[in-house]
Amino acid sequence: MDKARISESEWIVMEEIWTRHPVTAAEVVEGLQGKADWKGQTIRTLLTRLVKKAFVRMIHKENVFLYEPLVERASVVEQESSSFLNRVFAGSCKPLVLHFVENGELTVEEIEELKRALEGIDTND
Amino acid sequence: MDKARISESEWIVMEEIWTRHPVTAAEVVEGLQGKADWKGQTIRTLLTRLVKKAFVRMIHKENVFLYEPLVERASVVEQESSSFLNRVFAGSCKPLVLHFVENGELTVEEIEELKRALEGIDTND
DNA sequence: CATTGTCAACTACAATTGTAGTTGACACGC
DNA sequence: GCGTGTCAACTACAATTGTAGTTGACAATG
Repeated sequence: MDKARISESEWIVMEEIWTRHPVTAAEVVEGLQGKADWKGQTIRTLLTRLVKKAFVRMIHKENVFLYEPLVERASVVEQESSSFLNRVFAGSCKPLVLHFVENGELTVEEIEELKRALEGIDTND
Repeated sequence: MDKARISESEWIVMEEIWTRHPVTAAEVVEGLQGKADWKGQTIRTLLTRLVKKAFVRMIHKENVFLYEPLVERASVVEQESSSFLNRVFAGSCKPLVLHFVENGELTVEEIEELKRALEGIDTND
């Protein structure tokens, strides 16, 4: 029954944890300089909430506390994406992709890559 | 300075307004039977909030109150999409599209359509 | 025209979110 | 061992969100 979501601010903190774990709170704070204009305490609060929501755990190693993700980024992205898809595109994937393809400022290389990806899809449905 | 967002529940109400406007509150309530398990008052509260946030207006016509969207669906989708993109895909469009292309259960026809869309992109960048 | 139903407007209230301040314990330097 | 800084834990508090209940005015009905 863990229905908790990662809020917008929490997400920014999660990114830091995903990319740099295991990290101390201080490292997260430092890593977010320039990315978010928050006081250290704010970031620590967000960390605590992420722990409470079980997206992150805190481990007491020697004399420091380290934060580590408890969920994989990919799995949360998956979940968020499908929630977004349902909310904004009413569960219909194609308009979403079309939207991003048309408005997404893709580079030529990215377009090529997408085409290749589309070629390669396993369409045994 | 209208920074207000459409919340998840409000979105469901907005969909009803976008597809059926102008509608009365009662019609929205009726239209949401089966889609959302809310009391009528809840839906009316959401309507009021959407009006307060200026996504919808209420017009007093003859003896009823009608609700009408004040924003186009496409423009809100645009905004929500780019916010989502920033949050979950760190502003990089390609991984998002790839994600949906790979996990999105597209039908063969949709894939073809996407390919055509990719062909047709104006890549004068 | 008194009754009753409907609905807009107002009120309610707990949970979540954004954004921190305060405190108390331990650690490090002198 | 005493001061000082750091940081986890706790507290704060307003805004937003989810989810309604209450009230008061107007409308249709008998």
